[in-house]
Amino acid sequence: MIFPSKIKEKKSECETYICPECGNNFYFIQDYSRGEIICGECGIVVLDHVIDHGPEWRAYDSTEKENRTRTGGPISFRIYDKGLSTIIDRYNQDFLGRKIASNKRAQLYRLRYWQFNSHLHRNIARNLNTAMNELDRLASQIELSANIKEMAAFIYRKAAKGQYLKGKVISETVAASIYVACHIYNFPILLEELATHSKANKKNIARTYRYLIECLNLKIRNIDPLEYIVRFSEELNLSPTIQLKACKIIQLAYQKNLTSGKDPKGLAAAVIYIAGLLEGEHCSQRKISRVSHVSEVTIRNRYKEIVEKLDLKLYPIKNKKGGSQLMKVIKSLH
DNA sequence: AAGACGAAAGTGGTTGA
DNA sequence: TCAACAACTTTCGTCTT
Repeated sequence: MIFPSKIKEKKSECETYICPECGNNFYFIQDYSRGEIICGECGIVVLDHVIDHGPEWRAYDSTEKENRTRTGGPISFRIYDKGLSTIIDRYNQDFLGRKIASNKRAQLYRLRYWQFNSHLHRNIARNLNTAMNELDRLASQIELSANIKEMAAFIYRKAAKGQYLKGKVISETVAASIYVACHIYNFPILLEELATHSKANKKNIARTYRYLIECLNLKIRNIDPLEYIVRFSEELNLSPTIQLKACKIIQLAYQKNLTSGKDPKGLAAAVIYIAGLLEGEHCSQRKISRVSHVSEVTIRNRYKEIVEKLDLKLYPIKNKKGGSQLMKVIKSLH
């Protein structure tokens, strides 16, 4: 890290600087995707963690630039009014920072009171405000990305606008919106995980999820088992070799059409188990069951189906004590 | 005790008449 | 609306080391 003070020696108005590393005048290159300013001569990173003060939109001609020019922060579906409304603050100061006269303060107080009432006390705004707070809380606890949060907020708003949420519990609908958004972005979320952090239970979240899909006429695909394989393998501290093998097995299962109608979590759990046997890094059904929230019986059923349909040969493993309890799957997978 | 396996009973969703 | 069905879960017992 090179301190900004070192490049303060601005030589002219044509935005050239003295590079602290090579000593030459340089034309700086701004890389806002990485938040870095780079010396055009020697390529060294002169500044990092640079804040992009520009707009988040792009304009390709002067008309677009004019139309899109605005002030304030970007709009967001996660804020109940999308961040567009103005508020009267509590500081009793004018725009120059001078104190408001006491005779005007009472009037300002009444204005503030009515503005608050007119904004938040409308049913829809109050509902959205509560819902967006709940969404933010839930998404932060599960550590979801900003675009999943934004999509969940968008889905909630769409349902609210269509009058589909009358009589619905906010916490259930918010959790269901997040579940829908995760499906759209193919993020391997578990219903149990949502239910743990939400006030709503698993059954109600699942029911509301189906309700939202029906009301909004959404075409939702199942989450790819590959995503679950990565997630479960990481939680079980399995080697990348197991992950790779599990991915190969699931691809073969796809080709044989063994995956349709099956829970992707169950499929992922089963192929991880098979991959463990293949690679000699055995992971018990119980451990996989705990991580995947799929019962051991389901893992066994999927595992047997896959082994049978992919024509994988089963041979008993002789352990140290001469036992033959575990079965090894033998087949070259390509 | 741990791990694997299987049977039986029950649950909740989907589909078609 | 309801029965049939597939997928899945829970529970329990058995086997093996």
